[in-house]
Amino acid sequence: MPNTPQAGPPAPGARFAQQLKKGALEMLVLQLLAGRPSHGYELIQRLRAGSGGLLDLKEGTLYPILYRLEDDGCITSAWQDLGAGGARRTPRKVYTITAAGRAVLGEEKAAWQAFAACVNTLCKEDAP
Amino acid sequence: MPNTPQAGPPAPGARFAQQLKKGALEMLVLQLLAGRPSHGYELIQRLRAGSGGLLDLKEGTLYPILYRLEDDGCITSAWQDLGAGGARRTPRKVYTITAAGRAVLGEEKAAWQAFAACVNTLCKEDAP
DNA sequence: GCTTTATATTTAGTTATGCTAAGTATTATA
DNA sequence: TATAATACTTAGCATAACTAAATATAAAGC
Repeated sequence: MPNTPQAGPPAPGARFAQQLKKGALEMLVLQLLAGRPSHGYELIQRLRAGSGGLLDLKEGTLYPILYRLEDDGCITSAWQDLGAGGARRTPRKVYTITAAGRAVLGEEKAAWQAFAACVNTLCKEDAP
Repeated sequence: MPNTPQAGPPAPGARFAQQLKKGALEMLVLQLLAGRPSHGYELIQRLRAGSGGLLDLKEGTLYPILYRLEDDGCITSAWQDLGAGGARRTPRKVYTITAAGRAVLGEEKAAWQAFAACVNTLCKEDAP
């Protein structure tokens, strides 16, 4: 296996962008599901498309978020009915936001806005 | 020791706000030091005041960030000269941002703005 | 029929980073 | 000489995103 791309630590910029996601991803998944129910794979595509490629989640990132949200009662899941004679597809689990999930989403959006406003303020003003 | 306040897991809202900080704190510390050099304890106060209390770091949170930034060459540190006959204080280490640190800060601010814009867009539009 | 590709879910193990909590040390004040 | 305020250090934990691989079905090409 010649020329294996050197693993090493990620570039500073990449590591920073990665850390920024923490916490916000959960809110964004809830936000997408508030629009309409989706299965996991579709959520990855919607997130990638809706963010201009900035949020390109791997399965190993998204599914644990979904399981956590389901454990917390924020979403429910159901295996999609594949129908009897219709066009068959690989089985997929469809996630739907609950009333509790919508409440949590509201809180998280408020917290996000407060946090973002705070960061933007600190980034603009001169050394207080 | 009666009535020890039950530790338990933090409230959902608290956990969310906590996670949001990840990654952004490093940028904010650099931003404060870009304004003027400070020692650790002062940075905690500046952050708390500048954020309206939202960012209330413990020493155990800030100092590891400073050590990391120094290891990366983004800041330098020097024990403050306490002077010979002046008003004596407890020894303090003053941190100063480097040219490399200013460059990193610029990248991180750009990454933050891109990320925040992306999140805000996703939070507004209807299910794409 | 067999292989490849795209779709789709699951899970094991690693890493990064903020947290709690405690310890060390100096100076000023009572 | 206690006590509090200041100031830095460090050990160990929790969370959450990451890498990477395993599993499985259906469609398309040969």
